[in-house]
Amino acid sequence: MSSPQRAVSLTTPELPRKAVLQAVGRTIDEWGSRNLRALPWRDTRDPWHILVAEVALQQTQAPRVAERYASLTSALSSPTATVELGKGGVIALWSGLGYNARAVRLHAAAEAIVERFSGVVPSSNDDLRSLPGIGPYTAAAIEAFAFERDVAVYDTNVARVMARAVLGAPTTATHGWQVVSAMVPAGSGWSFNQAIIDVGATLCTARNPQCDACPLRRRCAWKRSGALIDPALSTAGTSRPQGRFEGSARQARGRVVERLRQGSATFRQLHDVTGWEDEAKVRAIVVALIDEGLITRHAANYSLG
DNA sequence: CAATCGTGGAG
DNA sequence: TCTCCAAGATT
Repeated sequence: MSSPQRAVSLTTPELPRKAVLQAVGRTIDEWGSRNLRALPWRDTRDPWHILVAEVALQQTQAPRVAERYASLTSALSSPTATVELGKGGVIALWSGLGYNARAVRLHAAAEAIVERFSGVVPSSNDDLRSLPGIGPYTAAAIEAFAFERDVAVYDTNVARVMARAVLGAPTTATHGWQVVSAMVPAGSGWSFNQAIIDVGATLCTARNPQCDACPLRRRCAWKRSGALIDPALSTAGTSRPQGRFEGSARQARGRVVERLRQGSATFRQLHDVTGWEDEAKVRAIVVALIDEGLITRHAANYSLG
């Protein structure tokens, strides 16, 4: 007799009602129609230029990438041009952006596109994910922003909006993505995703959120609950706590690569720029940089690529 | 899965 | 000055 009503699983949190999510989605989209930031990659649908921008945007603030967008897309005008510039050229171009492995992967992605996709950026999620340096976020971003598909992007900004305004509780990347996926207004994937990212980046910020100006202030779950603790503190696995930078391997690696952007150098010169005493430790990071394809050695000289 | 991977601006 | 963290991906 006991007919199973509905399967409630502890590992599969329920989604808020679809109608509610759709209403929130339209509210965000409408706000975006009047408040989107003027960012250069929003004026194109060139899949390669958007791919370049999205890779540069990984863990790097939009205003910093915006300053570099023109020079990046000029030097990396197409997958073919990127391949021809060479890996070292792309790494050199990446100066100041951080996370130099992204330059290596961007060059590799260009090669893959030329070799496997005839130089045309693929549009399916699986094909995009098969490219070096293109993960869950970036693949969805290219689908939505270059091909205007109604998919949801899920980055640190969206994660905050989900945890705070929509759910009012900490969540996981998987669940948060399911929730936002149900919010995308049909036919408005491009504008909705741009809008929700901007809500997170300009209003629902990590620190000191501007709730008074938020289009969701009326229905914000966090605000309505009156909770003092921020639901977005340890949420979504989109942004992880970072170790101390001063004196770290990351700092020394960055100095080595930056030095090589000026031209080739000897080990002694690389050792000097690290500011480290222990030569063995410097040798270790140089070996690692070679293994990772960031630098090469010709006889006694090191260079990019 | 937790650690690793740069650099710079904001508070 | 110092801490936090930013349109994540990879191993």
